[in-house]
Amino acid sequence: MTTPIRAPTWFSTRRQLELQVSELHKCSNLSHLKQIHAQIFKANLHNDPFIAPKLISAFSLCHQLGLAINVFNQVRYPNVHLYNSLIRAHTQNSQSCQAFMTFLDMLNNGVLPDNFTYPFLLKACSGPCSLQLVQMVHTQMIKLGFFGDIFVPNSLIDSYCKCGVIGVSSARKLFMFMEDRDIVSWNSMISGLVKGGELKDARQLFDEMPERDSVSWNIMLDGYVKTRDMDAAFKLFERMPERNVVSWSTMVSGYTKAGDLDMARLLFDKMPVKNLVSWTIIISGYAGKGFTKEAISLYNEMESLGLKFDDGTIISILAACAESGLLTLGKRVRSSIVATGFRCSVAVNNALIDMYAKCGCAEKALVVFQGMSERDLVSWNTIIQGLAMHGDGVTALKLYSRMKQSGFRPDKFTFIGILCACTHMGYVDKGLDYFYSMERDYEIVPQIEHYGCLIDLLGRGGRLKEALEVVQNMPMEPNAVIWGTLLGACRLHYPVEIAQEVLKHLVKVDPTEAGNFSMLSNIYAAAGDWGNVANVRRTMKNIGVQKPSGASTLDLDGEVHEFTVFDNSHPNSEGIYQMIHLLRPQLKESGCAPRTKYG
DNA sequence: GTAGGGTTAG
Repeated sequence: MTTPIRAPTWFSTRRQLELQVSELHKCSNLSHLKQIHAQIFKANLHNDPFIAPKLISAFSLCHQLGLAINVFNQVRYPNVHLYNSLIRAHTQNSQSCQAFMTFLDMLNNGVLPDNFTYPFLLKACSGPCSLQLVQMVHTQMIKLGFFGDIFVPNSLIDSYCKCGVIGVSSARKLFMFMEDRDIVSWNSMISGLVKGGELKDARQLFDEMPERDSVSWNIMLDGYVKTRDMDAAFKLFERMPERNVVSWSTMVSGYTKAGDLDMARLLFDKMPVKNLVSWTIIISGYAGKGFTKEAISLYNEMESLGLKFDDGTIISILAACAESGLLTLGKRVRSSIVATGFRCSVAVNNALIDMYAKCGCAEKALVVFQGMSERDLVSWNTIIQGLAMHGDGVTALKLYSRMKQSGFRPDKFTFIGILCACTHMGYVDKGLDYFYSMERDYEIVPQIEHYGCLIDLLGRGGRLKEALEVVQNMPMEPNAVIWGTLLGACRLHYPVEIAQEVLKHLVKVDPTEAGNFSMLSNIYAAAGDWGNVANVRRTMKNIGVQKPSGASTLDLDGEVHEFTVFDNSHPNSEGIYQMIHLLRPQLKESGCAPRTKYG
């Protein structure tokens, strides 16, 4: 019988710790991690080049970037693994500049990057406006003469492609000069072209490819779907040598977005294999277009199949509910969250807040918000915007103060909500103060959306001349929404000259909207200017616009009812009209008289 | 490298 060889004590401790650390970052339990960290420190292994990177990764996954940096700083001679883990930690916490600084620090200390360094680093650099960072990394790569394995230049292509038009053209140059290309290089390049809207070039490369895998086909398919060219997508889909679940889902998604739910359903039913994403697509597709019954029945079917939903499913469906006001389905989703004990992430709670707010339940939105143990900027922005929309500007503005007290810095979304709150409360001057504070205090350059809010604020407050001045002097071209906002204000205050001016612009910017023509014509008619009335009518006829009737939809216990003007198609039509007649005097009394002026 | 996903003005 042989005696088992005993590993020395330090080895078992170290091995145990290593195992514990690698296990820990899966459950993201911070207090456990801190305990392990203390043990490691006690064992004097905190600067061990193999343990320290694991600690850094674990802290990073627990969103404890500061602690990760502390671990790094305690190592006297950092190696490439250690630098890589810190770069990745910065990347995971969206600190792209810090990731790059770490990279430079690494070069300064004479540590050479390896095959893992660049992909981490480039992932950090590939956000919007990060083109310069990617270029700097590229320059360093050339300087060092190190491109590593094929996946290093491949991730460079990918990162360039995520940096807008200029990035895509840099990626192209790089792609052209690459000596070895694998299928991923081709796919990344084609995907970049698709994202940059250069579909023709993407197709050309796709046709030139020496060999294609299912990913190549799916990328191309997605390109047609994104441009809503479902005919081209379908042609390609038919030509595919083999279709996987992604190919089918892409098609289903395309048809739902194009509004062709029958076709989407047909393909969905034909799918040989369905997964969670496919179910999510079809349910959100129905929900987003207001088909409660179909959406709920599919949702029930999905649940009865025993499919466990994830964050993506919940968020997608709730967003679709918010879009079309499907409170019934929203509540249904909420009840299965409660029933299954699903742990709601911050993003799921944010989607819930938005759903409740957009479906008319501001109070419930507030309850969700107040019950959250962890909130991010989006949570604050969503609740502020939701309350503002419902006219509870006072609470919205109070929450804005609390948000700042909690250490959040407002962003462009926050100000949309704030300005909206001021508009609905009639706080014109206060709103102006907030508008000016954007750039002065927070370096946020107002975008067209903010000018839209400002114009609404001034316009509804009766200061139409100032509103018009803003439109004429703002740094961007006014679009249809801007003119439409101003028109909305005109309808409240009747300044005929301004309304004329606005509508003249509006019919140019958005000639498809027939209502604008009608309103312009009505204004001329009111002023007795029959010549211009005829002009407008003639223009309408020439362009071929017809006034479509507006429709209201109502979700009653899961059934959606649609109503149009003079509509008597509803089975209960007679009763509904009787009720309207009954309600009319009361409506008038409460100040809800119908307004027919200006259309 | 491919399909679903939280906050933008009327």
